[in-house]
Amino acid sequence: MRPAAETGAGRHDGGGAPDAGAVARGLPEATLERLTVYLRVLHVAEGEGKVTLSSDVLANAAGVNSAILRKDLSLLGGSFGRRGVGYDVARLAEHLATTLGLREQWRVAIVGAGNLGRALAGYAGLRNNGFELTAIFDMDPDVIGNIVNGLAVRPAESLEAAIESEHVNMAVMTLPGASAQQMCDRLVAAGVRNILNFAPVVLQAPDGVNVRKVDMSRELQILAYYAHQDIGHQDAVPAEDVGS
Amino acid sequence: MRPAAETGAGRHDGGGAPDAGAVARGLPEATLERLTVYLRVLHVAEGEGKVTLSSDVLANAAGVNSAILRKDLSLLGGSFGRRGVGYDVARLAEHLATTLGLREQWRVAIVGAGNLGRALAGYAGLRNNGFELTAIFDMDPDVIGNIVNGLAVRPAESLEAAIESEHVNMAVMTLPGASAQQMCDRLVAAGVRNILNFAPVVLQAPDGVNVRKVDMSRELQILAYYAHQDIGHQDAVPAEDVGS
DNA sequence: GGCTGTGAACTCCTTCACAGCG
DNA sequence: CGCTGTGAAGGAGTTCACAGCC
Repeated sequence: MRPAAETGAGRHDGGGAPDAGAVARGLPEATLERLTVYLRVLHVAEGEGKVTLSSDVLANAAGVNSAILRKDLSLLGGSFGRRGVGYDVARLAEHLATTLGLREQWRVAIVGAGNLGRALAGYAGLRNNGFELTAIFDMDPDVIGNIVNGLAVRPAESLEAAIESEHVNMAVMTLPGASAQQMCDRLVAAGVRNILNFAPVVLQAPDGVNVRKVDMSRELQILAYYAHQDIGHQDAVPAEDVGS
Repeated sequence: MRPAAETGAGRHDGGGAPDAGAVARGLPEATLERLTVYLRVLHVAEGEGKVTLSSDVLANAAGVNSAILRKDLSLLGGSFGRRGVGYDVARLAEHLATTLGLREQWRVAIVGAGNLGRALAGYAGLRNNGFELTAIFDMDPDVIGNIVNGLAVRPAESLEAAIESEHVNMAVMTLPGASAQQMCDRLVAAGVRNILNFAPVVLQAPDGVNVRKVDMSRELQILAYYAHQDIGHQDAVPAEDVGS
């Protein structure tokens, strides 16, 4: 009855036997977020010619403690470090990339060629690591046909056809909240099962569709919360609670 | 010794007395993220003329279950619902906004007037709820002086002076990874303690500085992970685990 | 001795289930 | 009766601490 609604929906967990070498399946969200950071750090280290890295160094660069780094890697299965030495940078990077599914081919469409859509189209993260930007859509006749990052903006009407012909399997939604749900429905109907939503709405999508959300407002508001707290009790807390 | 490095750093927790009516302090991250969603849903409901909402309806619209909605609200302190009726939309929205610190005045600077910076400058989330965009900076002479959303882009050299004169207390970093850490250091030195980072690097910031990160690459990669998993065992899992 | 890999303890978050008010 | 508010149970994720290999 209840649709998936946002945040890493779809297939995880599984609840299978808590068996021996549990293979890289159903990794916790928190671990996944960190894996992406490790991968980035490893790429930088690779570029600097580093061959091995200790968990301490890697963890520091990633902004986490080394215990959790080691635990995260242990969840992946196999052994990727040498005791007394550290991790082989290239090997670990390759394994992380494979685990994350970056050795698949991800054909991405951007839905909404406004400022944000155009900005993201130029973003390097969309042109590396298995991701390829293959189509951009918009509803505005003034925008359709414009060239964005080498791609002509297509009319929203052609969404279904283009998804099929371009084998799009991932969508980034950068459109106004008002049209987001409707476009999401069309994407899903057209077979797209992976959606990254930048529109400020909670998308309802059927089970089996992975939806994630990026939300600047949310981040600003959380920042405001912490900042507000800081103001409330400048510096050291006076040990007593303030009441109202 | 270890700096704060990303993600809701700064002052939370406190560890104070686990006393009675624990006032809206040190709310868990997960709760904060949901509060921002509730607030958005409430605003929509308000616009539709709704006066009260049950936890069930609100939770559904927010994409969570009602138990956690009620638990979240209970963490805020006071009672905001009427049993048998539901929540007063306006009153709850106001309380959430206050709790999140949105009744403070947040003066935001965007650092980096590239595509992304300009796109965010026009984003409504930066012009509501206590946030006010007050300055935009860039290093590129060709960009400096351009008008973005009614503001002239200022040279990066004037960062410190402008932060002081404009009373900037929050920064959004939309610049290349290569210059992000250095700019972050300058922001911190200039007294900014709240930073939202869009650059693809792990920022190191001293304790007491709140840093949050938005990362499209991360989201795409996590999406790829789930999608990859889905491919591995199409549709329903056959109840037995597949091994390799 | 250095550093990984991991059980076990711990802490935090979520879900359950129901008491209690309207 | 309906729906909130919350203690208690349960499940997840993190940290500790150390055994085990290099």
